[in-house]
Amino acid sequence: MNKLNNEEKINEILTRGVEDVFVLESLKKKLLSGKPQIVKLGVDPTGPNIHLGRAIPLRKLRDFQRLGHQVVFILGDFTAQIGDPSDKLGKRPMLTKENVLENIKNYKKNVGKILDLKKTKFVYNSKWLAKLNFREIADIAESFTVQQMLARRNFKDRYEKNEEISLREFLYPLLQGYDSVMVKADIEIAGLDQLFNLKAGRVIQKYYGQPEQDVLTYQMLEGTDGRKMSTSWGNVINITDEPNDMFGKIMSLRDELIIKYFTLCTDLSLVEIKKIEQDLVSGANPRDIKMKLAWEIVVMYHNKKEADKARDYFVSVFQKKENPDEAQEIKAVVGEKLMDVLVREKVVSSNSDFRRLVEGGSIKINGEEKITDPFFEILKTCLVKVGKHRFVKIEV
RNA sequence: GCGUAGGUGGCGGAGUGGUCAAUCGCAACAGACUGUAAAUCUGUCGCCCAAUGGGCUACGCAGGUUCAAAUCCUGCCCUACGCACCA
Repeated sequence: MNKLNNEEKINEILTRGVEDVFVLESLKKKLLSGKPQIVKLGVDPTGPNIHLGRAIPLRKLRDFQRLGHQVVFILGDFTAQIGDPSDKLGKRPMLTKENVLENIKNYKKNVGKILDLKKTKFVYNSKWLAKLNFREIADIAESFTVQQMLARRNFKDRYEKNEEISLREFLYPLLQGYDSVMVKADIEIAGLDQLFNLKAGRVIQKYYGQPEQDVLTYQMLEGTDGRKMSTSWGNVINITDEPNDMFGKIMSLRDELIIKYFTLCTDLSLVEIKKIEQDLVSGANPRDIKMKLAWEIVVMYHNKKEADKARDYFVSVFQKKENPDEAQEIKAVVGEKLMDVLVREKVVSSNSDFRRLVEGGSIKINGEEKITDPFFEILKTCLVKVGKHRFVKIEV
């Protein structure tokens, strides 16, 4: 069986979670041709973690991979240092080489949770970018005009507001485009915010006499607070999060995001997702559906056993408000003040913080008794609950 | 280089001699409500103190004036914008 031109799969690749394809007809033709294509994804390791938002292109890449296409994963060790202006309203700082290498360390391993590493070609873009001499850079720069650059939304806005735009930022899309030339990309995928850079790839490929890549942009994913998932917002769900944590974060998503998450972050078929959508419309409890979502995702990045455990934990601790079986364990001495112990172990940030929590009735011993005395002394082993999520077992 | 504006708590942004640990918004944390949430409402949100109060450290950095400084003066550092340079 020739997987390459499986039309059904191809259609799903081209639509599921996809924001836009440029040029759709051309890409479709390429895929239906049955010839393996070079699919490029470039990632600048500006942080060490992969969160569910960043996992989307990896999952898309995996789909291409399963169809038999060649995935080229560009580790932007060089471009990360230059700094992509795409998702920033202001200027980005340049990272040092050390920052970047540090970030890359565990990156590949985590990519392996999604992609088949054996079939993935990894390349560092410093391999060619670091070698460019000025003559060559000037040559690349010739392919673009200032007008084209200024047409870009976030440059245009900043320009009109008289805000600073450095020339370095103009260079970034050129470098990303040059990457496409170097790997001879047929297809490049990235988030919608990258549209300009993706198209720059086409311009530069053409300039170098190559066929232009088609570009596929995927939808941006909202994080736990409803804003775009981004490490700097602190609203991320990382694929390396512990099962309980991952499960809990997914449960705390607002209901409106359920279907989007199923579509972008799970492997459920579109038919199944459609059915879930109908269930929701006809009044199924979104909580239960969200539990399924959380379970599916935890299975994906951990395993079934862990996912079951995380679900049981959630049901017992948050739904039934029971005490968890497991909790961080802390040793203490009989007669020691709870405040001192919790501050020492950094469960609370300061004595003042602890007092405030006590005043707010947020600290409970063994599930029931609220503490009202800030100088509560520990007399025997007990389970302390701080707020809703933090549990600490204190042993004497 | 010249000029102008400015540097305040995690962020944005008030405050221009005492009533300022600093209005307000966001974020965060907690409580209520709920279907776990979200939304909403309430409270907290520098640190320390057995405390309806007291102390300490903070408003770019270093000095100074004053009984008293985030607020005034001097020097320094930094940022943005404008001008100059580019014919």
